[in-house]
Amino acid sequence: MAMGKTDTMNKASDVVTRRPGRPVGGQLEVDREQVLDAAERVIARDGAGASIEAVAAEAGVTKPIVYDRVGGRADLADALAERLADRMVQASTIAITDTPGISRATLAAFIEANLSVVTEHRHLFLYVTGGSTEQTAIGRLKVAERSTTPMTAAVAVWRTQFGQDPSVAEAWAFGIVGMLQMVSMWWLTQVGRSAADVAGQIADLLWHGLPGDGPAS
Amino acid sequence: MAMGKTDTMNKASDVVTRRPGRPVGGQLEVDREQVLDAAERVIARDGAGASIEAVAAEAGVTKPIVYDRVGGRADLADALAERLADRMVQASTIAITDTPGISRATLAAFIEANLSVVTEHRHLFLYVTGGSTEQTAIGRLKVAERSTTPMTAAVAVWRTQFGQDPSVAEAWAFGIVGMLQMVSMWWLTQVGRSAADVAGQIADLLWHGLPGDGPAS
DNA sequence: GGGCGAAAGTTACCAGTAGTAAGAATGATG
DNA sequence: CATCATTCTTACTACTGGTAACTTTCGCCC
Repeated sequence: MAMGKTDTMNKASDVVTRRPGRPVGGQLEVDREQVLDAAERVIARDGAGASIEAVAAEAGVTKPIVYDRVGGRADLADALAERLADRMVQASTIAITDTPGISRATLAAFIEANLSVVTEHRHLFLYVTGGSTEQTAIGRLKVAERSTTPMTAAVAVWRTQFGQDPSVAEAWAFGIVGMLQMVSMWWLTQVGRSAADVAGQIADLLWHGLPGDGPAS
Repeated sequence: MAMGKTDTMNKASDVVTRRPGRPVGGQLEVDREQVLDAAERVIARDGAGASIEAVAAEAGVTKPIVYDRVGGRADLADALAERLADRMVQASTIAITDTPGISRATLAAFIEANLSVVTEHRHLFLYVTGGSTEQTAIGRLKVAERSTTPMTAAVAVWRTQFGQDPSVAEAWAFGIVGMLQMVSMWWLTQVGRSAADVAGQIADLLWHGLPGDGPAS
């Protein structure tokens, strides 16, 4: 059922020149996930300026299908942002679970894991953080939110454990995510700078604070 | 010379219905600064989705003039970003010069000054940080750079003073600017949250680091 | 089995926008 | 006085996000 065509790959080579009406296969052809996959592919290939039409072509369908499956451009960016954020959370979690407690070293591993995801999905990162004018700058908050939600919880728990005020957690989480995003973008423009070095520097800042471990005021 | 018209205000009421050719006044009509002023006005009024044509209309000229004076959309965003960054640096500097040394209180004042500039120029902030797809995400780096340059220097000097490695300065500056940008954006969506509170929380993070002043690892 | 509405596509179109080429009027120069 | 350079407006192109209209097939009911 629904396996009418013989090719299992959903690449752009699906130039089947479909006729207008309801497809003869009876069922649908591509679902939301496949459209998102196609979007990631075309962004990785053509850069962050990918158009909806290009995504549709890559998915082997037409524009209205994209709008039906994932919604408009903002929804597409949101969905891709969630995917990217999930990948970051996952990579960070893996990098962190090595050591049980929280320490500066854990923090550095966390940051470096984020940087590595960014390099892996360079264009996608620029796409979702770039946005497309209008209120999509606000849309970047949704990217952030996906990352901040677990972080907020972690920070709140951690602070409570040590008898400190947990109400700072949300602001801190957004701040940290913003710091990571900007450092990532900056780092993308730096050639030959080690990710571990940058991660270590940022970890120092986040762990010891601006005065460092030396002369506090 | 060149004061042909009688009105000194360069508002949108300049619907002079100019004729095609070279203007009779002999000289030019509006320069780069006036176009940028018009752009700020139209963004403040109509939001971050302002078009080049709207800017041209507000400046009382036509599109090609805008392209001649400031360049394309990316250049416009860059120029406005520099203006905004300068205002932030200025406001921060003023807020800081009250107290001579650097302390957590100074830091909080610095952050709060930034937040206040953001609220004053809400739409402009969203315009320059929003960008317009493509590599304009990178363009946000230029916004940041304008802010980071003095900050980098300050951090480097400060670290050197205390015998610490100043090479972290650049990464730190970008990180801090990113943190501020994200916190600002998040704060814009929060109603009834005091700027001073948020500034204090972020200052705590940046000054004492994640472990707070209590239980370091 | 034939008609008929719902479903699921594609095509064709609209509105808006960044950016540019072409044209028109004026000043400057020989 | 004629010609060229300047400086603007108009008119246009290319493209994009988004949607309406049309087309074909499926499923159902009688």
